[in-house]
Amino acid sequence: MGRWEPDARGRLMAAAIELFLEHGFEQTTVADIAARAGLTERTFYRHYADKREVLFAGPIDLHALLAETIAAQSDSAAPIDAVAAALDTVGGLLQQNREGSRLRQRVIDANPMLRERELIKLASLGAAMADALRARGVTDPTASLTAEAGIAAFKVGFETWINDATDAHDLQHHVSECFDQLKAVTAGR
Amino acid sequence: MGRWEPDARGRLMAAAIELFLEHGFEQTTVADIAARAGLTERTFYRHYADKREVLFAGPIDLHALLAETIAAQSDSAAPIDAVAAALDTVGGLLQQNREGSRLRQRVIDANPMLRERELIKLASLGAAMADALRARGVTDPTASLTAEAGIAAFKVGFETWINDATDAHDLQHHVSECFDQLKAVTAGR
DNA sequence: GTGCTGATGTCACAGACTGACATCACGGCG
DNA sequence: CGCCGTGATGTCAGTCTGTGACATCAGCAC
Repeated sequence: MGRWEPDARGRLMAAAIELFLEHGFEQTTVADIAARAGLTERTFYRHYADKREVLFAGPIDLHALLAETIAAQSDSAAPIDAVAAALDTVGGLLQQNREGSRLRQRVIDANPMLRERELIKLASLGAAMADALRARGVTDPTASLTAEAGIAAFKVGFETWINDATDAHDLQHHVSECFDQLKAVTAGR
Repeated sequence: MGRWEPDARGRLMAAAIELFLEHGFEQTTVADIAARAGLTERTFYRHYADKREVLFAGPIDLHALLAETIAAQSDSAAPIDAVAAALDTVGGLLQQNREGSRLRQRVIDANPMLRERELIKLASLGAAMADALRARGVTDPTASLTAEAGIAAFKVGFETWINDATDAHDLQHHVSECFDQLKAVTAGR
């Protein structure tokens, strides 16, 4: 078949997560990751822009998914509900791999540099949702605020889901509860 | 007086902003900054943990200010109003230096690495507010959501303020309007 | 004046990233 | 069948960030 072992990209990601969990993010060098994947450091950087990105480059284009889901909502849907629907769709994807999400999050939470990257990824998803809302005719600052509020609900719901030892509810349930709480809170309660 | 020129820290910050505006963040090396401040690279790192931090280490402890302002609110104040009051206080400080804020923001917006740092600083302020709310007896996830919602309103309001060419309103006004919009939006409008 | 302190300088170094060039299996094409 | 282009990878040299260890030196206390 191929001249090289297949799926170099996937091997790099798997090697990275293993090593980050074993020794921590800082203590792991890119050369270490590449070696475990049977590649060189230079090749790592051909697949991932930097050392952190290996934890954030998923196979799915979440930006497009969010934009499409918002665009697909009925014209009469309120902006906040369109955002909730889009995040529910994304939540359905993550929901399928709770343990994987927990391992990944353990690595991220242990390192401020990784937290930074996580936050800018979330902000980028929020910006994509705000764009999609503007395409529906929602004006600023409403579009930005709605998207940011949605991201806030998702962040808190995701955290609750990850830390829920009982596994009683799925991610969408937790996020949905956060939307409800957010509505209560901004109503002054 | 002193053996060295005074205020090495301030000189480093001033030199950094100048150079970032002149040549961009990436094109400026830490050695460049230190040289313009009449110091060495090693001394730069004694004052700032990394190259980005020189843009974010202000003289005021905003975490403490937010926490104290929230703690000072009447017991009967709703969480969202306590958060709004705290952010209004912080807004009053930034308000005093609109042009400085604009220059700084121009540098930050031009570089993703700086945007990452800005986001984690904001998230950290949000966490401080959430802590202050919990100290008032607000439970999670309400505390986290309220703080995050406040940060969202502040972010959007700050951006509007920076980009408002008319200078017609102050920062607090823009943030306050965003809080109102946020309340409308989460009510489904 | 002696010695301590704190800010700075000097030096060496690991590790993140980048540009330029070399290698080499595979697939197409004559 | 053999040549050749292509794309993924390897090799190498280099810049820059960030850190540890040690040296320097003005001022201050005693």
